[in-house]
Amino acid sequence: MKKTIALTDKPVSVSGSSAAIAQALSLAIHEHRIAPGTKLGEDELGEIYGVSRTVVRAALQSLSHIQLVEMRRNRGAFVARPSLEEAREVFEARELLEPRTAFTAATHATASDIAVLERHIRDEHAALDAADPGRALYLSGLFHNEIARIADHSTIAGFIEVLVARSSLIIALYWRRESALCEKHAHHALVRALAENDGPKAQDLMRSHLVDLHSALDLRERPDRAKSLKDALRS
Amino acid sequence: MKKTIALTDKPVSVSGSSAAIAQALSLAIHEHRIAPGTKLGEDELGEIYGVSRTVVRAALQSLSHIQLVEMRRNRGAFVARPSLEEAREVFEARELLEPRTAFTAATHATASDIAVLERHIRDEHAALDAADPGRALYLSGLFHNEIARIADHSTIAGFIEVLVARSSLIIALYWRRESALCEKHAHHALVRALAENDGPKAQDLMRSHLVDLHSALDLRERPDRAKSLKDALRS
DNA sequence: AGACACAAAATTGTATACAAAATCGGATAC
DNA sequence: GTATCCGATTTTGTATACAATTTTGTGTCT
Repeated sequence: MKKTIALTDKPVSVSGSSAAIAQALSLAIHEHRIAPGTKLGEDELGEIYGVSRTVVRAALQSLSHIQLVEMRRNRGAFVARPSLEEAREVFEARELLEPRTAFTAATHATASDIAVLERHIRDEHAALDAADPGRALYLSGLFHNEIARIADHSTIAGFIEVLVARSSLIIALYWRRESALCEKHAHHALVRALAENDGPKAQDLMRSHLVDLHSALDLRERPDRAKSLKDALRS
Repeated sequence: MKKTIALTDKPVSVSGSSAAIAQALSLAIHEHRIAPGTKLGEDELGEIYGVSRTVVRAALQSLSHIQLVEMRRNRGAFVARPSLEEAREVFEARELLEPRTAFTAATHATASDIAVLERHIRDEHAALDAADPGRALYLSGLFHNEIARIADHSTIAGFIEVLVARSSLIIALYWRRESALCEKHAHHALVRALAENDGPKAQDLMRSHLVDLHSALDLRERPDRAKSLKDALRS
């Protein structure tokens, strides 16, 4: 039963550092190569990356702190499965933090900042063209982090990074297939507002972008998974 | 050179869990029994708490994630020393998050919530009377965390907890002695607004309370510590 | 005396070993 | 056939051992 996790494409450039392993795992989760709920065994990961459990544990603890993985005592680490309530909270928090941050970013943005953002958008489109939606989603998250970085407020940027990370899990769980809406326009318009140093416009675009994202999720109350499973398999 | 840290009064009720050690250390930092910049040696802490370095390391990593301690590779763990810039960021973030949270808390607050808050205020006064300003500061922080908890938004509550924790370090470093202002009134008025479910008033009181706190700090640019040390000892 | 080089000590980083707990499997009882 | 119990296996929690790095102290040279 040596089931391996799909982590082979990024075999960790410099080994040793637990940060590198956390980064690799984080990327795999962001790109939806590892599904929410997946067990992350310490021995398994240690063998994959060629390090001892000590290092793996440090990486998992670091990921559990940003709530990308959940560690249950004596049970192990699992990719987190945010609840509906948590999903709502995450988007509420984003709608509180990010518009303001976009405003600040607009007043700070330099030409090179704009170039970086445009590069992100290009990469994102390339990933979509390459039929790699997971990577596109990851890059889309990076776009938001980059704006926070431009706003030059590392504390809030850190919060946004956590929220974006959890959003990736939420999208994996609650994305509504019907909504085929692509956010190309939103990101592009945002970059334009930033390039023009138009704070209010950037703030407004960010707000509506987040509302769009939020409403593309299916966050309706639904029967508890455990209950429905038990009920479904009883008859 | 077996210098022990002042941690003896809370000798860790349940040993074993690294969370208990992180909690004890966090409390000691909050209460200003350990100063910013203090080295936290792994062996030293392990001996104090009677556990191996493995457990101590986990606790330190957990504290480093919330930026209460800074871990430098191959150098060890130190109680964090937030810079002036970080201090400004923390209070900016608080002024963004907490008024809104107070508003929400006011709409959610029940009688038992109010009772808990009033108990916090009483404890805080008791600590002040007992000439234990460190503990009073800690309880004052708990007051803010409690309001976030009442608002029933665990994600934002988590952020506020981090910000309150860092605020404790900031106050240790930048508190202006001249400002003897005590926040008794602010907290009491806030509780009253919450008890009356007056959201706008709670929001406003929280905002001005944070502004007061912020302005009681000395965040003026001052000569860099390292430079001043080098210069001061040169002549 | 001051600067430099190098060895000794102390401290952190990582791997391994062992203990404790949970999971899995099969056997038994009903 | 279903449920329960109990041992074997696997997995996590913690301690210890060793390697790598930094820090400290000493001696030498200028």
